[in-house]
Amino acid sequence: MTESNNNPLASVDIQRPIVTVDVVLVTLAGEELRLVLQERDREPEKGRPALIGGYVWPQADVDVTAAALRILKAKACLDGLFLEQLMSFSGPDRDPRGWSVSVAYLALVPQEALESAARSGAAPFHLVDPQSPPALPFDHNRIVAAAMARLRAKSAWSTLPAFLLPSSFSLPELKAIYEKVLGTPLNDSAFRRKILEMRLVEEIEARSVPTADRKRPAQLYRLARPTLTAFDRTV
Amino acid sequence: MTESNNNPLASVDIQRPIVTVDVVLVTLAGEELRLVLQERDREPEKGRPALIGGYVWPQADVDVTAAALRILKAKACLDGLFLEQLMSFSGPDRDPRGWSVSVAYLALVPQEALESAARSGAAPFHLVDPQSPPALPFDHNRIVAAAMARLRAKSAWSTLPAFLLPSSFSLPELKAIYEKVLGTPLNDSAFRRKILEMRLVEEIEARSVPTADRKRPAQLYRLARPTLTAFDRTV
DNA sequence: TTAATAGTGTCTTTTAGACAGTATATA
DNA sequence: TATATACTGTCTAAAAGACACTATTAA
Repeated sequence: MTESNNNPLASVDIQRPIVTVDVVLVTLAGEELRLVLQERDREPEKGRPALIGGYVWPQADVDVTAAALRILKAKACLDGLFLEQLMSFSGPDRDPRGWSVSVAYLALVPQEALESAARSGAAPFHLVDPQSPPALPFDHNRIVAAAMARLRAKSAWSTLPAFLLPSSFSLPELKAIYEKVLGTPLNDSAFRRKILEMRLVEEIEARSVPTADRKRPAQLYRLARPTLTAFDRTV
Repeated sequence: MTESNNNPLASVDIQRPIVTVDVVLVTLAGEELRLVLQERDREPEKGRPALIGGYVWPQADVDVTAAALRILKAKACLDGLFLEQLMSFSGPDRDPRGWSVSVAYLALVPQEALESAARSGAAPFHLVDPQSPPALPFDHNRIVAAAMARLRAKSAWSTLPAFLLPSSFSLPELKAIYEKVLGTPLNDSAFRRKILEMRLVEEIEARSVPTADRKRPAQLYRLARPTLTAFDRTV
């Protein structure tokens, strides 16, 4: 577990950092963006709501992303959602167990998938405002801030927000989620023009069901490509 | 060095991964972008040109970025350059020493600073084409590809390419480096309009020195803000 | 029919590109 | 003066925004 090396502390062997994964899980609850937390199931900070995370298991995981997927499935009963590596956070003090590296991920889950996970026995979810979350353990507030910045920025030039919606959605719904994530109103005809002309979505043979206050049913669409698609820019 | 846990392999304690840093160092040599490699100074792959990297030292480094800065200084005599964390690469096979996580960084260095580092005793640099580098050890080709994609994408909407230039530069030089990084010609008057109207640069009291084929001296500028500045988008 | 959202058409504004033309240096 | 690059001005094209107007549903 150690490497001999030209260490600044001379004869001391190199200690390996703790390596963990933390997932900033974001969903849409009703009309609002929500950050999904779970109570920690062990020390330190046992019982406190925190990002969904855990150790990387070299014996079990083929890479850190596999660890994130494994942890999401084990702790939140979630599978097949949008997952993107953000960056790593590290240091001697961010975790009381010692010098640690946490590889942070952004994950998006549609409301229905989260509700289904809750019903299938996941530990309870705490939904909080991701723009002003409560004080979280470790450096989780910093990780959330970085994740939300990435979500906001990337949403301006990619199909990212669509991964907060079910697989079929109307253009008014899509526009609403873009506005929610970007925090700014969008021009309706320009939005439709862009989304349709770039062929980011394709019509499906269905319309939304009208409700009391959503009178006219809307044409439903699905993403033309099931993966994240960039427009305007390329990253 | 181990954690007890609800490990899938039951009674086996968790091994900690090796944690390293790899820096994709890019410079401008003459008119061309160049990836800067150094020969590895120890096994494995001793003597082979590779990314500049090394172990994270929990005893010495306050975080992984500090490790990257320490390693750049120790191995390449480089200091004060643009450094941005890319993402982590991980897995059981990428390093023969065992399951490892490498936190990759993109670093940009002006040609003059690299030449000065070479003169001040850094181990020799190997400069190669970053778009089609030779076969590199470990998963370094993959890391280079990710770094170049980030450089290209981010250059379209930020002052990133300016960090490949000395602190003062002319607009023709700035335009040339954008074109080199983006791989596409830019409209001259539109480029000047954008850069000047957004006040990304400010005039300094100097002009470039004319040479045989650069007849008219150009006004010199410096970045209005010494840090990376985004335009159009925000990330 | 009314009300409320869905969707379209078109004019205006903004921004980027094309490109001619002027300015300033060397030789 | 010839020439090569630096720089400016202006027309055109493309994209985004504003907004009126039509369409379709429930009640």
